[in-house]
Amino acid sequence: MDVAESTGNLADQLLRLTRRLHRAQKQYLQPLGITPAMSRLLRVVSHSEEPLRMVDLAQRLDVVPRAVTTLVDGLESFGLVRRVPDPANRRVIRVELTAQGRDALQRLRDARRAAAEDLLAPLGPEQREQLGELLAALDRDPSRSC
Amino acid sequence: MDVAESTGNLADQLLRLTRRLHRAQKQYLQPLGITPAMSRLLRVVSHSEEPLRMVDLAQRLDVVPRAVTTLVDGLESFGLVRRVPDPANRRVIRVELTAQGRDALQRLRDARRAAAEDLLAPLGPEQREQLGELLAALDRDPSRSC
DNA sequence: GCCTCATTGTGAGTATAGGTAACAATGAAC
DNA sequence: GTTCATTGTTACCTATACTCACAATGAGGC
Repeated sequence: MDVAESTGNLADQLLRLTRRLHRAQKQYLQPLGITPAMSRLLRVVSHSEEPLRMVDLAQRLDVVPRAVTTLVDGLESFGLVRRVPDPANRRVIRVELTAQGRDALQRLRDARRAAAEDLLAPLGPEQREQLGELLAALDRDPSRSC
Repeated sequence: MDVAESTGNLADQLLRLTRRLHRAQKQYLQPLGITPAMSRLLRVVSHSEEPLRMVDLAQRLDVVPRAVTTLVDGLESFGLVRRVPDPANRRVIRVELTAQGRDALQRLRDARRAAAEDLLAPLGPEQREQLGELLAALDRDPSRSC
């Protein structure tokens, strides 16, 4: 098979997988009442030592700051996160998890793992390890934790 | 490493990849004036022998028929596809590519391949083959061509 | 001090993607 | 020939993320 053609095929497979993962994610998040974008934000918040600023969240989620405002509005209305002012800089708002938010995050992780287990069922342990290595090689910049 | 934990890590990696591919897809489609959803529809149309019905498109794209109406509206306004009535069943509308649509599809394939080449740069030929096999194993149902 | 400029978050509006509910036109089955 | 299923669409809603504009605040030069 021609190199260009095989690259095209790989692109097709990746796009199909992307689509499938997107649908699966929506499925397993639905019962939790959390949207995929909120789920990403919660994970970024939980991965950080200190409460992040809105602008940091935007950078790590790779979206414009305005998008973060909407997401935090939603999560705050659900009681999962809290906006706290920064004493050192009155422009800044920091976002931290509430106790409810930590609970939700745990349920979210469990649901994600169950969904992944289902998706990965066709692969044996050594194939999963292979896949993990390939994905790590593809991901040159692991700083974005979304 | 614990089995559940490694599954969770794989899930994380897959979600990051999903996100990244989604952004990359939007990037390379932008100059073509085609949205990702339109691109999927064009590919499904092009993969079929005969012109498909709206309801077939919905099934292959895994969306509700109503979503197909909007997409075909857009593509038709761009002159890339054409709605044709079905003589055998007057409820049915079939969607076929125009000559412009075939051109667009070719540019789209080229752009996708270039983007894939960029994304896959960190992988050598044998790693790409491995990845292709793993993705094929994951994709139990290749009937959905979106 | 004060003037300018950069940073930070958000209101207002838009586009894309998709979903539900209701419906008219048509075909199929009894 | 009446009832029921299929097909596409009108009308509306949600989620995601964008641009633009703007007010509040901080930082630097003078």
